[in-house]
Amino acid sequence: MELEIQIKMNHSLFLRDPESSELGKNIIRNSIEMIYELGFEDFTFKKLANRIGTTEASIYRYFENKHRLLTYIITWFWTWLEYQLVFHTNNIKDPASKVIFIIKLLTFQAEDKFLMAHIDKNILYRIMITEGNKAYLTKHVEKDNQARIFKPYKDFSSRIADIFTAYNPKYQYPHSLASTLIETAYHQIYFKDYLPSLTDFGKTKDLGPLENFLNDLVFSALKKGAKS
Amino acid sequence: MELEIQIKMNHSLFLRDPESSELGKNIIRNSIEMIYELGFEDFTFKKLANRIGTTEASIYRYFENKHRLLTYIITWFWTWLEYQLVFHTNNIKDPASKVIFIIKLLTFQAEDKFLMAHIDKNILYRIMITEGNKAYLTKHVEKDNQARIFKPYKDFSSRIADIFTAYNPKYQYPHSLASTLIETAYHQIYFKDYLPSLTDFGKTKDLGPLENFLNDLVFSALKKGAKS
DNA sequence: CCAAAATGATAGTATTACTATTATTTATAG
DNA sequence: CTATAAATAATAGTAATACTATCATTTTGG
Repeated sequence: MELEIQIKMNHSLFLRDPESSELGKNIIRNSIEMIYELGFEDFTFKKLANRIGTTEASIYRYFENKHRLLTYIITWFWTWLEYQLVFHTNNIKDPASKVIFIIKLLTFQAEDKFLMAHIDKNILYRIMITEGNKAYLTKHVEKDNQARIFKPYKDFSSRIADIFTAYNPKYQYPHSLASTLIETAYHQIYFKDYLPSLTDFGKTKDLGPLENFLNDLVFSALKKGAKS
Repeated sequence: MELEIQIKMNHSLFLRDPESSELGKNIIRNSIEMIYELGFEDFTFKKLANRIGTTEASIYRYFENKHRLLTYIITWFWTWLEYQLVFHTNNIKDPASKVIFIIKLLTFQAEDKFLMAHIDKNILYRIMITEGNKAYLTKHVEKDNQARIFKPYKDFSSRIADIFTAYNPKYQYPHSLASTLIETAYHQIYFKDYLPSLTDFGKTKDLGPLENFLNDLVFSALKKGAKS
């Protein structure tokens, strides 16, 4: 059974809600594909407009600029991650099992219970890996943060931190460990694929070693905290 | 005693060596300041040319485009990090002490033995934190990698991995742990400053807790590997 | 079916990211 | 010290980007 969901997005991310029209959904679907194909730097509203048979002006009615659109996409993914986390760990009691699931989720090996007809999550996941950091590595982080744009990331990260705390209430850095785990998962996949000598995984498709590495990293950190 | 050094840069990073002229050094010094002030996205060769009283065309004789210039700067920093690492750990025998030094180095708390008259390393360090990832998060990573542009990063990371292996020869993921440590240090500082709820450090200037977190993370990972 | 909203068509601007050409200045070799 | 080469400055120009504005046409929802 799969659930059709609609993720509620922060209104300061868009000018007109892209979920509210066919054109809007086209913008999202095709921008995901084009950002994946061209990379964020070479992606433009003009190219997107040509592809979906509309005009730049029409796209600008939905999004202020291409960075906002990227942030919309990335934020959507963060929110989806949190949904997945909540849904899948709801019936798990053991915090350790929850942690193991989180790592499956971050390495995109968790079963997806949610449908979004116009979004290809595999491609979205690749965008997350390559472009995710660009959502917040800007001169306007603080302004964006005040507009609560990064709330989904913080919520997701904070839920992970809570699970770490449940596992070991004495561990001192649950929030930092959570954000480190998220960032590390994506970075290590990127490195594995493009700069493999920065990892111990070779250029293999198998995500097992990465999963292992992350499990070791997190559990050893959490256990050490327990002893001290 | 401080050593005046000249870092040898990969020739595919530039068209004309910026170290070879006053204008070149001006380009480097001022681009570092401007990227820090404006952020990489808003930084342009035109603005830089105006600032140093030259023309765009002259800057284009040194660098193909602004991304190459960023990569030059980031690469310089990676190389400098490796110099520092080698120099400072040369007379240390104990791998554990070396690891502790690495974390000091990554959190910019190590004493700097090397001088570079035209480079402000404090500002450079801030660029590293905010813009560092952008050097390789592009569609042309693979091409750049083939041109050996990321060699300094790999060398630095690999040296750290070797120290991890010296500490515990049985640890399975020294390279991934090394790149994770580097990336995590910068990310956590960024989060501390701009998205503090993603960390456990508050918005404090004190880097002690971060250092602690990183020490815990690395040593617990390395120790766990030893037992299993 | 009518009014309002959304979109399309078109045009236009400032800036960016370059390339090209020629004049002038600076460095260097004989 | 001068001739020559190399580097830089001055200027101009192009294609693309990142927008904004206007008005006609289509769609939609009460």
